[in-house]
Amino acid sequence: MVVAEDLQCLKAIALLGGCRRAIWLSSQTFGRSLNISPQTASRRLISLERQQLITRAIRPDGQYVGITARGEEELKREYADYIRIFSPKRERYVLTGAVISGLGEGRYYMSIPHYRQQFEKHLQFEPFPGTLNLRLNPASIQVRRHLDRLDWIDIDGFVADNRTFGTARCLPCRIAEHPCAIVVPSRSHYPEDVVEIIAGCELRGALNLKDGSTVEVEIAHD
Amino acid sequence: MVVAEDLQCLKAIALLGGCRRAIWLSSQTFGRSLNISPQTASRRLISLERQQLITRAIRPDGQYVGITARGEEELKREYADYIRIFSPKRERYVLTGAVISGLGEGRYYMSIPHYRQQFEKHLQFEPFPGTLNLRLNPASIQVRRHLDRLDWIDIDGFVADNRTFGTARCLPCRIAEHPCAIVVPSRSHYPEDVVEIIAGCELRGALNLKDGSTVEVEIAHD
DNA sequence: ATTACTAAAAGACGAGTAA
DNA sequence: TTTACTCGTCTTTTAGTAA
Repeated sequence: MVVAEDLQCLKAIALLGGCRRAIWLSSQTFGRSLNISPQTASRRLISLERQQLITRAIRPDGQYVGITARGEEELKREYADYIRIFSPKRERYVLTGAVISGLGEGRYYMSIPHYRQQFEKHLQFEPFPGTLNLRLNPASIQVRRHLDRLDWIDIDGFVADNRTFGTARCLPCRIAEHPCAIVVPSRSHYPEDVVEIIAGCELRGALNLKDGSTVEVEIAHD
Repeated sequence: MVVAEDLQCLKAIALLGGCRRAIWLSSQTFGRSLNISPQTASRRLISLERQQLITRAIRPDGQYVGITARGEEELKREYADYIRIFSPKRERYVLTGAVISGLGEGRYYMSIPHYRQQFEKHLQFEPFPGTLNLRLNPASIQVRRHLDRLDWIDIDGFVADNRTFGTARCLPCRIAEHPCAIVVPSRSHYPEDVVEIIAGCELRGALNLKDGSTVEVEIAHD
């Protein structure tokens, strides 16, 4: 991991064209452009060279600096981060399924404070102690598989009373303007056509759902 | 100017979705993800808040952090830098003109060590002490005007023997695979249909040029 | 568990200097 | 002019602690 200051210097060199060719600079001119002393600039350049992020050719009147493949990789990693921040793919997925009676498993887990607390932290709502289970349409099963590529929120497991409570993951979504989340325990193997959903209220009541009612779940992920 | 470490933290928050909504984090979890102690993480968050780059809501079990408009601006500035590095526009310009006899002015300047040294530093060749002057085709005069928008390399002036030697600027280019540079003294007002070019060799001889010969100058700028 | 303080330890900075 | 060292100073970090 490259420290922030070194990365800043590397970027400055890249902006001067260092990725394409060796550029001339002196510690003084370089330092001035970064608001640091020539000594610090020199030290930073030495540090970048030691990390093999740049190559240098020292001359009596300055130095020629070029960015190595490793250096460019590092910059690209950084660039990729900014792309993730500002150019989210904003893919929108919709799952369609029918309400089914759950196994009561979800309700049980939602009653455990450790889990509830974590959901509360990461989601925008205080989870209602119960879940809505859906059996997906065949077409939605495909969509469901895609969702695994997105980055889910991790829920930590824990140990209490000599029992292990496993980890889980959840993905924020919406059902008819109600903020919800799909929840998947990491261990138990769910049938792939079933999803379990938590929300801030009792969805069955709020949306007047019965077993067999059709529901659309919208995932607007970036 | 935001310091590098603060920017790194701001970016980390943005990656967690901080630009879109308030996200939950604790100094410990945040610190671990950045390889810094919880104390430092806390201090950084305080620092970011003081700079109005984030807003915070402290809770007993952590804090909710959101990125302000100013914070997002700062990140976008950084993003723009990386775009400049990796997505250069790579515009290609071509000037066409006829060889003319220069005023000898160029040759004189190229004989002055202070100027020669600077050209040598910034360009990929050791400048030949002479220049090639071209009178541009009418169509190329338009192109020439566009070139002013690109970023030229600045050549410093200096004072010697009670005389002031002015500043100049140059733009790397190519004539038939010969690396060259267009040179423009900052003071003297050139006619806009004339360009003066330096290279690593005597272009007239190398390309067998006479007065009136047509020459193409290629500028591949990013 | 938190946040955020204080104080000791570590590390970075820049002046001075040599080559 | 450079680069890059040493060294004193100052800043930053982290451990410890309180709330």
